[in-house]
Amino acid sequence: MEESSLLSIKELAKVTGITQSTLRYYDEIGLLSPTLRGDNNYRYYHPHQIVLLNFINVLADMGVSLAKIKELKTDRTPSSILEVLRRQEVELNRQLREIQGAYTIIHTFRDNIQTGLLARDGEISVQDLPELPIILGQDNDFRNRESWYSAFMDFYKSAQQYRINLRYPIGGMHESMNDWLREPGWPKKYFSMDPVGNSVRAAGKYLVSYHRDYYGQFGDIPERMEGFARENGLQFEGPVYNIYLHDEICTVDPNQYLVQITARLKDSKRTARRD
Amino acid sequence: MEESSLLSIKELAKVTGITQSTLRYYDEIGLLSPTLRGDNNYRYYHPHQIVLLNFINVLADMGVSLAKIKELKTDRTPSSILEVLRRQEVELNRQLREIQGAYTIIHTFRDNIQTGLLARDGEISVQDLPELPIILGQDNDFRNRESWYSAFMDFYKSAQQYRINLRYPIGGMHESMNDWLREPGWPKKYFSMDPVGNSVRAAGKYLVSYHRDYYGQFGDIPERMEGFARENGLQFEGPVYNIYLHDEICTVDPNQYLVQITARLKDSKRTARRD
DNA sequence: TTGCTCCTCACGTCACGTGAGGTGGC
DNA sequence: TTGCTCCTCACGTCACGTGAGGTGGC
Repeated sequence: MEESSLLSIKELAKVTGITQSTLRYYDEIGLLSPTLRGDNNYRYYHPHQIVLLNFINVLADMGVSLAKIKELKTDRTPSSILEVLRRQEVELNRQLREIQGAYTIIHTFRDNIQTGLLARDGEISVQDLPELPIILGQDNDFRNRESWYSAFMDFYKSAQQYRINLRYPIGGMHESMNDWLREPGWPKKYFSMDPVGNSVRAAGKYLVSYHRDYYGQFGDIPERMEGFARENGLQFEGPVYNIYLHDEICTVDPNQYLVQITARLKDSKRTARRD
Repeated sequence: MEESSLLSIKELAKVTGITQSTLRYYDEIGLLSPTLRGDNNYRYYHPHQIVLLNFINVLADMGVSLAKIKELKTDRTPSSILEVLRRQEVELNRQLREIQGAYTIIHTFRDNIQTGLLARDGEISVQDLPELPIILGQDNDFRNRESWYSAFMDFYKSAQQYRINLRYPIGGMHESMNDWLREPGWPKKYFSMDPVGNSVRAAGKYLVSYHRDYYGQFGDIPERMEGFARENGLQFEGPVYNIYLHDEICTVDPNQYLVQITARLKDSKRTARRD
């Protein structure tokens, strides 16, 4: 084989898309060395090495370490490579699920923030909400009330046990409007907005309101919601869910957090129709 | 806020799954610093930082650099974060496609190697093959015949132009059995086994054979295939495809590469039925 | 005194990228 | 002489991990 049919480092780099720097590094660590060194000490590669380099690249891109690839290469056999590819298929499936998970997390946050951007502070309205899957935590322990953080922390700590994904936005649930009015800062349970959901915020009519304030602070919203219900002949029935659409993640000023309050309403018309 | 409701570095590490070392690093680069340093110089974190840390982790896991996250955090607003999340959704879609691409590449290699493991060297048989999508390169230039590498290299070089994915296994096509018999080492075209496929190896009856040798060497397989056809009243019609099931990727000894030859047969019965 | 948690500082790691300074053939 | 490709060597980078040696309260 004459040098004329070999590739210079530049040609190999161009044809495979691997940089010259990376090729020199691969040579240095003994992962892929040129078949020949010219009189001028230039590296010359055999065209077959394109195939090998492309395969190395496939594995490297998937996150296999160069040490592992090198080890694999030294005593490769069809069955050893087959075994690696089998494992990599499993690994790719894992990565796929991870990315899909990241996607739903991102999407949930995006949805929340966007809803917050469209909301008017202090607005109160009746809305027909679709079912929202959530994962409910355990009942909060209210005995130690020196700080609400203890309950919040308990939720985070127990979450690991119950495999609750804490990367989703977190919300608070009160069992009834009366409970929320009595102790607005003390939710009965916290929940994660994980779409896997062991529970749901049921579909139906809700009195929805938005308020900009620090955690657990609701200003005059409670009275105003009650007033709105009285004036419009609405009755509360079922839980109240609070979701911080804008929190420390997208807001610097702690007094500008935006909470969405959704209080379940008795849906007289619909139950009437159904009965 | 008393220290009692703050978290030690150990507690924060446990609740978020981030190592203490990483938390100290985040403090060092100013990405996430504790709200308080104790008299003993211990780091104490506010429970809210769990939320922020989890969000940082979501972005970091997706490949956003810590510098970018820090920059993002310093002047975060709902709309700036929204914009980032929008871009990240696009990025995740890209990653998803990439992983799916890697999956089909891995799968194609695995299929080839496995087929090779089940094949018996020198075996000749008639097989009904399903359609196989491929991407065909241009006609090889046979004028410069001092080395077949030049044609091989031309394929690789032109591939970039035509956006042929070279990470898939590569095969060679001859236009007819006669062409292959005349010049077995000089395929008319090379092809990539990319399932996207601008072409196909058509479904139908093929005379299939396996041979273990160096590239372009076929031993007595050509005569034996002809003999087999003669004895069994078979007629060749259409192209011959050669695929190296075992090549340098999984074989150290270059004389042990395993080629699969698939030569299209005239399918008299089927055409008779169809006419 | 022993255990435990925490601290800082320095150095290592992985897979390269980026010059700086030099060569060698047209 | 100028341009071009290639070389080696040293150092930087990113996001940490890993000790080593020390503190401070029960």
